[in-house]
Amino acid sequence: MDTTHRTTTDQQKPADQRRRELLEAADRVVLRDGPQASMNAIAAEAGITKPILYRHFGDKGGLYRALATRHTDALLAALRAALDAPADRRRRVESTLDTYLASIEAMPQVYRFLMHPAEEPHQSEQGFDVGRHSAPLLRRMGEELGQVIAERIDLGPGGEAQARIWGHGIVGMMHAAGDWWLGERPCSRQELVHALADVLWGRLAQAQDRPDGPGF
Amino acid sequence: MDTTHRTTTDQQKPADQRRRELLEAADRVVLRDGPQASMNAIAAEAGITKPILYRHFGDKGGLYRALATRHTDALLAALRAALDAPADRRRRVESTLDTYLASIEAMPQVYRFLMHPAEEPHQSEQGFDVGRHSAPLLRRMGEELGQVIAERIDLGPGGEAQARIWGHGIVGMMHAAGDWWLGERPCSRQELVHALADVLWGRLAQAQDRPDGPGF
DNA sequence: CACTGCTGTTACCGCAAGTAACATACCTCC
DNA sequence: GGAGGTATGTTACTTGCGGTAACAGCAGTG
Repeated sequence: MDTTHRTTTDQQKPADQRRRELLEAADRVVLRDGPQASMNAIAAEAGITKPILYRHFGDKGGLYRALATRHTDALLAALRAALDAPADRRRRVESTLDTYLASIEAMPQVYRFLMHPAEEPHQSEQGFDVGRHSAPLLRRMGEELGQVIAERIDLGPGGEAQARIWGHGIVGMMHAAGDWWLGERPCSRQELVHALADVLWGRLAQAQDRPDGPGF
Repeated sequence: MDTTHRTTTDQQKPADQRRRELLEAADRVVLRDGPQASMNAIAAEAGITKPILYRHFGDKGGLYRALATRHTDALLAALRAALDAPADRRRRVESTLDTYLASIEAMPQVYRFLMHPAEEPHQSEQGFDVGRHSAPLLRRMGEELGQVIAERIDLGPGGEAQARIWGHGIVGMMHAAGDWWLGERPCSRQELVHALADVLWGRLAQAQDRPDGPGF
């Protein structure tokens, strides 16, 4: 036996390469047809047939997870870079927001796919699994931002919990505003970035009520 | 002829009633099986067969849209009430956040369904239709909040645009934080509400850097 | 040579969306 | 009272997708 050794030396390289090729083909199809791309279409694009896809990725969810992980990793790397740039806090926040928005603006199809992954019907009785629908990308971004906040900002006792909440909340704000902006394009990217940073800087709390209204 | 008159007097009432019955049956199934409930299952629950559902709602997307509209309207009404309560701004923000979180906490299945509606493949060539995946509920909440902010708070020139951005952003923050919280339950609802209101009140901007880190 | 493990295929199953085509009751108008 | 339109309901079908046998060729190894 010792198949492990042999496979790692002889077969693993071509297998991994094949897997990458399949992922790239899947990428092309998903970018063209959207997340509802069929396994048949992906297999055809790769020049093969369905069962091979299933041998490599298990099921459709597996393939989509592999695809999503690639893109998510790339986006997270870009965001980390913006978050680590040497500048004051406001600039860094704006730069991170802008990096995110520029990414989704440049590749809306990828973005759409990442936010809407796989939908495995999967009737495994996991009871209340609320939250699975939200893309893993959002969770990962939220966790990372929460960690960054907890590491760098002094929030006193209970600060880690607060930081995680803020991480998820701020990421959600970025996501929802970006999603809406990408669909309607009501303003420039700069304006959007500025407005979002403003709300994080407390302008909602500081602004005056309108003279005639009851205030917000 | 004059079928219009007849239908409005004789047929419309039973037709509407039937439609409501069908929607309630669909509701039960969706709440039990999740958004992937099949049309057959819904028809069976209603005691009829598939084609009737299609005559009433067109396609699965139509049924799901009708269902979503009902729940969305209910949630929006609750939020409007919280937003209109007589209290200072901070209290009102907290009360609105709490209303939302209490709702999704009380009916996670409904929430899950609303955030993940129907997935109509719909290959109509609408080009970049990014953003459709995000539930209409989020858009409606964002628009309404933006309007409320624009009405009640004086943001100077360009304030309406800013208010809309804030509306969608804040709703997104609420949604993402709530989604994460509902899945992991890392803290009490009160704590979550407080932390989210805090970030809107600029605590992220005001907090001190940790002594050893480069700050956020 | 037989054996193992990988690649690939065709052909099938099950299931869900959606659609005829047909049957039946009611109500209206002549 | 009979003709016709309209809503109600049915069974039976098509299409398409996810997923799975079952089988076939082709390497390297004892």
